Amino acid sequence: MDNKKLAELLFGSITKTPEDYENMYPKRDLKEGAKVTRFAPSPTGFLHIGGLFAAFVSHLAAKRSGGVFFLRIEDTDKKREVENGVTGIVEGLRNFGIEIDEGMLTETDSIGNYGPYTQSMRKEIYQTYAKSLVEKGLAYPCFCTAEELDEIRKSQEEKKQNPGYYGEFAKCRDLTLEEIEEKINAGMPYVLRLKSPGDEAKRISFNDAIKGEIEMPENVQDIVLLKTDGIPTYHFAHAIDDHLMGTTDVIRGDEWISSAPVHLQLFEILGFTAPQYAHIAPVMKEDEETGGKRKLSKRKDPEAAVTYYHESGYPKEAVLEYLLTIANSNFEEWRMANPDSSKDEFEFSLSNMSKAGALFDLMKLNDISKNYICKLTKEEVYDATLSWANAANPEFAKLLAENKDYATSIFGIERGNEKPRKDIAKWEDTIDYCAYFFNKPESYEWAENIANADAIEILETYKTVYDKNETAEEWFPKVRDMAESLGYAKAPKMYKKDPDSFKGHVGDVATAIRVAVTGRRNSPDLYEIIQVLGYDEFLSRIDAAIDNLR
RNA sequence: GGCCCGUUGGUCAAGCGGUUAAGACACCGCCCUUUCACGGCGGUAACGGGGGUUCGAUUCCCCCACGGGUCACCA
Repeated sequence: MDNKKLAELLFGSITKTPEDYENMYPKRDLKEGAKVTRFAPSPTGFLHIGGLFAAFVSHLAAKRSGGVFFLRIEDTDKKREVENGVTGIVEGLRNFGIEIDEGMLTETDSIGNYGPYTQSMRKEIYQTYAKSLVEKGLAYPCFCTAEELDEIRKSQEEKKQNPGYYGEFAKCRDLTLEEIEEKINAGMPYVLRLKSPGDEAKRISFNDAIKGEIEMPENVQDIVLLKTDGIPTYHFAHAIDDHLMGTTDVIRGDEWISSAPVHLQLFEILGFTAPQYAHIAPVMKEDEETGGKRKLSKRKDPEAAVTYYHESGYPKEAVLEYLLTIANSNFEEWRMANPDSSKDEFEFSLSNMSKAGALFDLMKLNDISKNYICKLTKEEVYDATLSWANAANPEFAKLLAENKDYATSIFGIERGNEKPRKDIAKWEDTIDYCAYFFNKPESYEWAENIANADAIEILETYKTVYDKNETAEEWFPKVRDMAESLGYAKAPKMYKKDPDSFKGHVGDVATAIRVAVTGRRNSPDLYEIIQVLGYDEFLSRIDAAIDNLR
């Protein structure tokens, strides 16, 4: 077989050589040890939390080493493609603060010198390398139809042989040049297959940055390199792209481990040095049906999509910190020791990553998020809430925008104390948090142990006792005195000791006022709430509450 | 089924031959307290099973079980 001739027959229009591309994409000028990583999703428009996790980890690894992080779009499967699919990915990353050094910026624009960063635009590159493989006798055209392949597989299954296109089953391996020419002239479609030099009996091993040493049988499958339409499969594109783009560390989901032998073989026969692989475990979810774990599913779990976090209003810092705790569990410890440091100062390491998939824990995310939000200033909370609401809840956004000072002072309640409240885990929570400030209570959670008549008495009296000029320090003692004068214990402990001598205790009195003002039995500091509400509003709420009690 | 990977409390997880087997979230109790939250203190709760190796195994080896992944002209 004249491989040269076959190569010309198959790729006559290709004039460049691999060397041309090697020259077009020179090595990056980076310092020793700098990592080049990438995120390479399909343009489905959907960014999975697992994808964000992988991108985040890759980004971190690159940044920590003073390297480069880029975004490549793997659009080699036209069936999966979605209109404007790149935008969803790019926005998803941007919303969580993951900035790229190179790669796709929008559907069509990109930055960087190692492009194109969209695989559909690199067809000629792949074909050039494919041609060189044919020339070396390492690839050949295969005319088998889907039906034929199916038959092969079925018979293999019956005979309990390993399924696939390899060795003796690779019918098209031994086609003569004449036969090939004939089929091509007859217009038969074909794919280009790897002529795998692998040996079933041999094993290869590689060191995964996360999983450690992995040993597997060599690849013997004549996998498809170029599909019928001339577009490469993932495997082939991965080898070419990551070589040309200078990726040093391929960080990807561990569902790829099983094809690592294929990839290693490809790098080998192409004469490329293989990247360092790091296979990360998927983000899991508890499955109610089976009680087990399963991957977070795009269809079943709303929290699988990163848009969920953005739309609920989780601050990106909180999501990232949560992801960091999953990635490197010692981050939590570090965070406790360095409560005010930026998470970027944490020394992330790939080898500290868990080998097994972590269950996604919304509770933990909430906790991290609350801790983050409780440290913000009221202005920061206002700004973040507003920008969240602008996209997610225009009505609420309008309310906030029109009442900036008022809203800001609401967020300022008990903020900045040494023990700040942790009411807000996500900006969505602010709607309820603010609710009674913008609207008078529609209903009241009156306490059962205080009769309406007594509550009225408390409120009527309090109206006359409250002084709009009193300080926080003066405020509560006055409530206490009033409680006593109305027959309530000054302190809960007094009441507990001798319940028969009192109508209740000062807590009951405060609760009555609280419910009158907010409608709820639970709220932040009452004094501050009344301050924010203003004296007139306070009075009118007391009156409305009295009406409600009557 | 073959080939890989994994398995410490409800969850995330330290541990890397000798520990009272950390810590965080969640849960429960107590304290603080005008409610709620916060905070403080305390508590329940774990090495999948069986064989080895060893003076000694959560840790090393083997087998099994379970869970996950993969076996496409999808990534």
